[in-house]
Amino acid sequence: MSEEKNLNFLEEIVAADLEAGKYTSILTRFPPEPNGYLHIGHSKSICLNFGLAAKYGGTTNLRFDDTNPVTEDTEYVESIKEDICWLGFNWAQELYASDYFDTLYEYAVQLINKRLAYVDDSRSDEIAALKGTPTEAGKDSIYRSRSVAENLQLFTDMKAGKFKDGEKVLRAKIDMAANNMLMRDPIIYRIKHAHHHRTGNKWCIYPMYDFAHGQSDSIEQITHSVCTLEFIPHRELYDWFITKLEIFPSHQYEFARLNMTYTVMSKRKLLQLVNDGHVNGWDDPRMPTISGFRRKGYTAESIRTFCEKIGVAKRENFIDLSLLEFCLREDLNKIAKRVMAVLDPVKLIITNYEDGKTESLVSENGPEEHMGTRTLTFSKELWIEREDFMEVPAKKWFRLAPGALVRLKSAFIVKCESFSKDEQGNINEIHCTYIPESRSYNDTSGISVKGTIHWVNAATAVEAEIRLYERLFMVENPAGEEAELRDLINPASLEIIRKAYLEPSVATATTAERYQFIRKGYFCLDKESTQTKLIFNRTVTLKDAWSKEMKK
RNA sequence: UGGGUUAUGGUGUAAAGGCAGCACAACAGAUUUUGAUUCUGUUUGUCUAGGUUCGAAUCCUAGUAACCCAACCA
Repeated sequence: MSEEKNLNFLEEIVAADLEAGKYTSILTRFPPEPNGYLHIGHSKSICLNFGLAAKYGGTTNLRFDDTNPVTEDTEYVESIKEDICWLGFNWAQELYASDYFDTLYEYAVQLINKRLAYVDDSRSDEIAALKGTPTEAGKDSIYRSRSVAENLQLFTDMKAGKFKDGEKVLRAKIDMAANNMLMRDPIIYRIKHAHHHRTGNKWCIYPMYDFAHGQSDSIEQITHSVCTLEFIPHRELYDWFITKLEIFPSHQYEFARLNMTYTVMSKRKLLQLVNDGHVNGWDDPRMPTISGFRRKGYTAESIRTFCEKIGVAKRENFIDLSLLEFCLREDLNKIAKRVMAVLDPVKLIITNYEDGKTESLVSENGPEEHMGTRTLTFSKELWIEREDFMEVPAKKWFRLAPGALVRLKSAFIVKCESFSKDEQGNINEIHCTYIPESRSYNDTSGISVKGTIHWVNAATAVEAEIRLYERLFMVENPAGEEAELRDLINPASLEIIRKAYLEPSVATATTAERYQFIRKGYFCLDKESTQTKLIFNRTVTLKDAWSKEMKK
């Protein structure tokens, strides 16, 4: 087939390795640290790692990189697993770097025996000082020449808990003059008397990332270990450990992480938003976390499509949020059930409609035939959207205005005859006459109107709270600003409408369903919704050509 | 000032010496009982300067810019 072409660079590598017979099948891994919730940037990595394996007939392990007990927690483990499943991926094995602590310890002992590691008593700041700078070579620690026997004894004592945190570290003995700072005798084990979420109090020494990640890959026989660009300098060390330990040669490849407009992607900043109360938790719909997007009503399908469209390369990128929203709308347009909801209501009274009379009207649930129809109740008093009426119509306005005709969706054409205002001067009632012959799908009136607006029957309307979300940040690139994060937050990121009117069919909504409130956007039920109080989140607005027209 | 990585429209991403393509965005129009969807069209690009070649985004030389590296984080 001709789609052989257009592979991303990682697919090319995998295809070439398979072609050359280097591997008979491939194994990738997704290696999160359980110290925070997954965000949209992780989606790219998840889709990439799982997608790569799936495309070439391999499998993917989920491995938690849990080497730092002070920041990690099972709460994060659970949320990460849930998010990956929700995205639609299945891992071959659920593994933990902590599963390998015994092996890793043995590897460290091997290095000591090969005179390739030593225990250093220096303080943290002393080690940093001797490390030099990128342009200046480092200097050897005075502990660098300890004997194998002494190192072995000290490392055993470290493990046995004979020292306090920070008193000693185990370092690889490589080259203090290396251009690559990571090769200047990196620390591979440090003392932390801390409870680990899986190994409990068994250990008081923990391996550093560089001494755990590559070896974990090797133990699992990962063929292609894919990570982000900032780990490029680590690759030399990654390979060094594999070579010196003479273990299975996994290989590391790096791609550019996802950056997106109007969002922050660092776990530190996301944690800060949560801890400082700028949002209501990790799954706040304004968060770029997978759980936040899920709660807001995004579909897994749309996120997968997005990750497909953004591509994979090694150059820094800054993806426009509108691409994600495009993927979302594309999916929602296909699956969302159309209903009517009035978010900012104003009363519309049909003066020539009989008091107390009601009639049933059939409306389609969506553009696709298979979505079916439902029945709406029509009567003399309706709610319509306040913004669909203009006392003094703008140019090109084709909604309601004094004397203007408009169609009520799936119902009748009405003509505005008059309106009234309250003491504050706000319009509180619009009076119309309707044209009985203009009944939808059976219109014999011969009148055609340019505008169609949505409405809800006042007597049978259901009340609901609606949460309207806007982007969390006011600036395109919050991470690139000097200002504090909190000063960049959009004060209008959440607007709560306490009382909106929905057509009664929505009263039985579930969080699994997706709705389009006609002309207002896509919405879904929030998890905080109850039987007595319906709460809906706006997932995304519809594209709005009129608001653009207005800005001109 | 050391080392590493990357440069293609506004944003992404293809083109492996042979017509710079695709998507989003923007803009214009058609259709529309959602100012949605759908459809049609338009604008905008090979970091710079030299060189090789019939022909260069691609090869060579020299520059320039951006990002990463000096946590007992990952």
